[in-house]
Amino acid sequence: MPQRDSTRRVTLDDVAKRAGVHKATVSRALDPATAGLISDETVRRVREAASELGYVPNIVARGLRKNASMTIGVVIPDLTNPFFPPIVRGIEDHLQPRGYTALIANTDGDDAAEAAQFTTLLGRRVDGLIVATGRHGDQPVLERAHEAGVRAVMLNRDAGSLPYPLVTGDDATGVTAAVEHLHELGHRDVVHIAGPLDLSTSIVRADAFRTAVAARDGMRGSVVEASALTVSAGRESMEAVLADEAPTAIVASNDLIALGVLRALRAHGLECPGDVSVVGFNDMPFAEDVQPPLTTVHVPTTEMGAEAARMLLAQLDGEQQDHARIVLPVSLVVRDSTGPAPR
Amino acid sequence: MPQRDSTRRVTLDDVAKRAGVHKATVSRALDPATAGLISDETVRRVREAASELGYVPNIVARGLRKNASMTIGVVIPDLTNPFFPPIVRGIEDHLQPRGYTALIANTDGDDAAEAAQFTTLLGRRVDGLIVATGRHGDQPVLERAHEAGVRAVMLNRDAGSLPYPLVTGDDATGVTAAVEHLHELGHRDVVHIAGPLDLSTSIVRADAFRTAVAARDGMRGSVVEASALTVSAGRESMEAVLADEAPTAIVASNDLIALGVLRALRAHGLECPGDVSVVGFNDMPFAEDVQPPLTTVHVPTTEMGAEAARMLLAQLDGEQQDHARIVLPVSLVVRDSTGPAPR
DNA sequence: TGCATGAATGCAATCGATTGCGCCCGTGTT
DNA sequence: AACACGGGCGCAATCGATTGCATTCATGCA
Repeated sequence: MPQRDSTRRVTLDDVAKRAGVHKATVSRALDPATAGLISDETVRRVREAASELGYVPNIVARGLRKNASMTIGVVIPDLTNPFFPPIVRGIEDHLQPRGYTALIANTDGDDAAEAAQFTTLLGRRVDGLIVATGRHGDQPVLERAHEAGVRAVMLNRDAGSLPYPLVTGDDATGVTAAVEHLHELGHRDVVHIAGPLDLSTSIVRADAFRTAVAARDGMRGSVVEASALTVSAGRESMEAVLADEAPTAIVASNDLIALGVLRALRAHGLECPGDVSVVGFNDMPFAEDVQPPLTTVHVPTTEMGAEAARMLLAQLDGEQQDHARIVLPVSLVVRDSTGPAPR
Repeated sequence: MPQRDSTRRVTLDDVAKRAGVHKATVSRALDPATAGLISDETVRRVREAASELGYVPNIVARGLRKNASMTIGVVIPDLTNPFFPPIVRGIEDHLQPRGYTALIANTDGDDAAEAAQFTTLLGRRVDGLIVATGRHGDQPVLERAHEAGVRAVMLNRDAGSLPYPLVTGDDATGVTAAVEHLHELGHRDVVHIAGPLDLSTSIVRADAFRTAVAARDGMRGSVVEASALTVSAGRESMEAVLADEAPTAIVASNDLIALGVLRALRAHGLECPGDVSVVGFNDMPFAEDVQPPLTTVHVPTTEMGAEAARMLLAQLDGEQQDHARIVLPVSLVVRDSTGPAPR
């Protein structure tokens, strides 16, 4: 018969009774760091009792006492954006073997939602935060975090004046490689469809685009700002571009925008890459399966997540890393969405 | 100057001191359910003190006392499988406003990993589990959960003899619609590339495929088992099929396998849908952007997640729902990967 | 005036672990 | 034989909340 109270689980005291010792002894016997204080014989008995009862320590209670919840908040805009799952897995796979658990919070780019999620995370006493929402400028939540003394690592966005370290891909180099690739293919009129320019990565990529174009012979480039990093926003921006310009190539701020561009081209009866070449950014999963297989800048998302987790835990261990900046290398992967410029 | 101990946060006692009352009074004043016990004036003072101090209740401590962690474990094979992020968001979006938080656990289809993740979740005293790993047959972890008295809801897999309720899409109807669609297009030789046949959904879909084919005039169908629900496994299976059969259409057990099929076709210089039509399953994000846009069975993944979360919370509220079965409707969405059978 | 009543609040136990401190006892030293 | 020492454990406080029960005090009623 199952226990009356279905949520009743085995506790230290249960193990202690069975082993005939005090629960303090059980606690010490089961912790490798303190097991040395206890006689071998007792340790053996305790271990045996614990495994017979199927004892699993209550991390929550331990956290209360130790003032460490062993949880990390991961703040992202939207898990269904294909950019994020690999990052989250990179984070989780690093945390799991170290006893930490990730709490995922989706903000949908909404200030109110972000604030609510942050309050939830505070209530759960997260030991640290990995923040991957790309907002630039005002960062009320980040400031709240800083005031509350919460450790954090930024992922793919800078922290403004806050001293939080940052893990990011080498956006500028990636954009430059894309422009260079298009230049070699003979493209001279290129448009960059940027993400919203209040995102730090959008700004970096747009700036890099302008610089790269200016540095190349006879190249002309303009920048259009999309309203969001989504397929539909990309499509709308591309429709606008087609209405008054005739670029032979597009550099999109991310792959979703690139997909929107491709849809707009199809709708206008234009060929890719025959009429217009398109370069994406991020190399999201299945970028090679789209129509046509997307030339894009590969970003090591899983590694970024793992690195952010690594840095955060190092910070929790007391490592000083104010304003640290980890830039991971990116690489252009050429597939079928880019081709020679039409004459 | 920030507090010395950076992790020190505002507690009930802090609020109590500032409001000049006992912490018990603060606790009651802040809980709408018990605020009626306290005088209006005191409630006002307490609320004011709490907000001045930026008090956020410690959910962990509360959970310890109330024996409810307010967390739900979500067990999936792999978050980077595009099928799962929408499910997880459906779950999280339902949980968040109700004060619950999801703990995501990836098992990678690995028994040892699954067991380890389960122990972690037990240690964190999850109030319930949503299990979406499709394993069939032995389910040691599920049985452990059942023994430990953990409530659970299955998602897209059955629970075998365990009484856990199940939320799933209407797989049989979806497969039947796919076969019907191909039949109408004139296809007579069809192969079903099934997922591993120890997954309950794979079995259901394969059975439905056989039944649907048998029911249609002159149709011949065979079933091939892929080693995993992945692009590469799908590709390998399709290579094998091409080596000794000549079907005009493929029904894939999910979209990833369908992508693998498409890659194999391309590698063999075959056109889709000119030479071979392909139907996927799940309508994963961006299925419409692949090459060619994929005809597939749309499954309401977000709703499935939300429904599973709803059922789990209802169960935690004491609702009896042994062996309940919620089947959500699916629909065939026809895009460009299917066309008339070649003659 | 005396006492029952009930509203408002305080006290202290409790949830499950960790940990500083002190007790007990066996051993070694002188 | 007396005592210091230290290994092995137990006691009890603690983390931050919740909650049954006790207490206080004002009010109403006889």
